[in-house]
Amino acid sequence: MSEAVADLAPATIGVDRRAVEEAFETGRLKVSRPPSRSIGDYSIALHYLFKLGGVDQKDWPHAAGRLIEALTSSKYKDECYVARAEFVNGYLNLTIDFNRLARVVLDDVLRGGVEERLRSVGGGRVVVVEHTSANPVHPLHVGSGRNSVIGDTFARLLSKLGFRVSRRFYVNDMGRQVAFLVYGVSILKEAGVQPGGEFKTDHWYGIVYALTNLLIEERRLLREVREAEKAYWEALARFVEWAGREGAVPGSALDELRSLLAMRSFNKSAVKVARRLATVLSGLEKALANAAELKALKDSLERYTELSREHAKISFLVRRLAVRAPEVYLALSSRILDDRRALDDVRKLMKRCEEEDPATLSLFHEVSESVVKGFKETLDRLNIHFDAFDWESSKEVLEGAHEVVKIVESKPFARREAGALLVDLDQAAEDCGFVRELFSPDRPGKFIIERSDGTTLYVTRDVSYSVFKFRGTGADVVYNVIASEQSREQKQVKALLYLLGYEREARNLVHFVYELVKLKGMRMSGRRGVYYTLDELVEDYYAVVSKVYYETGKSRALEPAAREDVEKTLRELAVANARGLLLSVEPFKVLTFDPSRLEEALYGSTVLYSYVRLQSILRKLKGLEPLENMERLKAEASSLQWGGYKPSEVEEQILDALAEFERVVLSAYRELKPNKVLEYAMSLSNLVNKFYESHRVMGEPDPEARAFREALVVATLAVMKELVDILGFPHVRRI
RNA sequence: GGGCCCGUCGCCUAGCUUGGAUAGGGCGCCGGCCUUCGGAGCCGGAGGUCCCGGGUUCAAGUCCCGGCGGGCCCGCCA
Repeated sequence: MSEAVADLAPATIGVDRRAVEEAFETGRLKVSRPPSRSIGDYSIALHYLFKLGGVDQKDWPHAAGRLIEALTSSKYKDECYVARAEFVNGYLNLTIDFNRLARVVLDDVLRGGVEERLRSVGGGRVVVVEHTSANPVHPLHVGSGRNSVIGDTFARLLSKLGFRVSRRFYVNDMGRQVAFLVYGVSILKEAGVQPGGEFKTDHWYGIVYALTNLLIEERRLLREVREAEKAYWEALARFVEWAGREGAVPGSALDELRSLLAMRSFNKSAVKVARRLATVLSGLEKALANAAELKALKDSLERYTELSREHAKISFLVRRLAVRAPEVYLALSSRILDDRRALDDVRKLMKRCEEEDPATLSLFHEVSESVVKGFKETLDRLNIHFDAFDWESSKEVLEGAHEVVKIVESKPFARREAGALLVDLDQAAEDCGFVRELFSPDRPGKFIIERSDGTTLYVTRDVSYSVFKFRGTGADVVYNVIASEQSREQKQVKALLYLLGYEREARNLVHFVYELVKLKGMRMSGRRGVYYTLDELVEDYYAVVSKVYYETGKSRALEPAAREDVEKTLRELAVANARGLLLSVEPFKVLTFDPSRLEEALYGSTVLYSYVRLQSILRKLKGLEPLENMERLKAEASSLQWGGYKPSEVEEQILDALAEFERVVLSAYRELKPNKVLEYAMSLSNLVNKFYESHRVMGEPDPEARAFREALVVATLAVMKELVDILGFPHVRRI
């Protein structure tokens, strides 16, 4: 179309051909959608052309008339399937001959043209997608679930585009978090408490991890509360003494303060006294405005109140978990008595781990592996699979990390500070544009890659792992699906790679940023054992989907034998809905949702239901199982003829949508927005539902209409199948 | 203090890269249809200062500048 305008504009509007082409290339001119279908199918805003050609506004209609005249009498009328062209205040509106367009669009899908073009994008090149990579200390929650779904969908998209995709999970089995878990586990081992029990392994470890953290924190707070309590009694005693001496406080208030102070011997009433005291003191506020004595008492009172409130909160969380796993609680709470000693033990563990002590490493590895086993079950259920789990504690990564240190040591941008090896990127940036631009407009800053005790840090190991991801797999591009909070670390890795001479790798390491998940009415924290797990999400969706299913009354004809199939299908719908929800928002936007309102986000159901409808049409029409016979269906459909059949409005919209498929997939890939595929699948599904409501295929008397619809349904199903593949939804056949 | 990201009906979201007409869709709400090619469907309705203020332009949700609000990051943590 743009070519047609470029060709015809010189003679009709008086604009140079080259200028028009340029306008299309730069986007000053473009073919777009008019606001309403009744206006036309496509439109081009000609204002810019008129301006270029110096056409006065009152002459617009004439010039446009000449353009339309030329357009409709040229070869372009046919080539662009123009049925009608009109000019309305500045816009050239085009109506498309869908009968002719249909042939092209449908054949493109049915004969595999679209598929082939998409596959040629990757052309067999290897890419790595690292995703999920959650710390193996508690089950995957919906936050990590978002990472998994985005990562897996993107990986599926890449493989549709002809890339050879290696999906990798980086297991962070070193470091503080795992050390806490290992500490808890070792206590339980001594106490003879077995892992798992009635819990899924990762859920059990999650409780152990949280309880270990919480108990240590609780002991610390208890200690601090006691100190604060002592301090405030003393402050009160001093205040009373002072007030009595100075007579600064009315007698009645002083009496009350004295009686409160007397309560000290009844140890337990400290909280009540504090509350009462606060009221009495606020009554004295005016009279004693700036007295230092009052302020001192108030401060110590405040500190006590705050600490005891915090302590109560932690105790509540401890009790919550204690009820769920009593034997774990009993064992841990009887052994974790002093927070300082416990922390010291954890530190020792961590140190031994970082020093790469074999026995400690294997203990860490063993615990992580159990948790990862739970991850795998969760992810398998969601159709998410990996080509490899790469361990941070592996020889490759650790040796590589030491190698990195050794090389960096001799570089001018590195120096020792108090024994630790520091990388000064500010300095490196001075003569490295890559690093400068990477952080711009921020300053690159500095960071440590080796502690003074000779152990490496997370970033160091990540650099080593990045090298492995490229060199070990032969990848051209590596995508790291990692939360936005790690942006800085990711830049540091890229910068260091570049500075170490891995320039290609640095340029082709893509941080695929996604934002966190927030729940209405819950602040998730793995350390405190407060989270909404991915397993629960699927379970909750299962409940929602079952409710909808059984409420429609469809179940009444259900025979016992069919029951199992139904359960399976409902599970599949639950999976699709969970994936749909987590994919529904653009990756770099915070995803907020309310777990009690899952029934409002049924993307999976909507898409799969339309998918099933298309299948059922063809199953009935052709007497075969559609998904198993796609090639045959496509071949047959591509030879169908429908003469001059004029598609209905809905049919036109479906054709439009099918023609969009390729563009959508490509932009989802280029813009790192796999959610676009879901968005598109939803709109196609809605169109399918409309079509299904008002059009017959089998019952259609007109053979041309029937032929057209068969071809349309087959092509739509073919596209839907691709979509369901990319989205990782189960290929449901019946609901 | 500095940097990054986000702000569109009650809620969620598309459109912003490349400016173009009446800002598209979903949930929920209200009112009507649906028993089919296997019942999560269809039609209609209400609901919008596109965060605010300037600027550029024939034209701004879109571009530029300045604010405001929310999230995140600036460790010998991971």
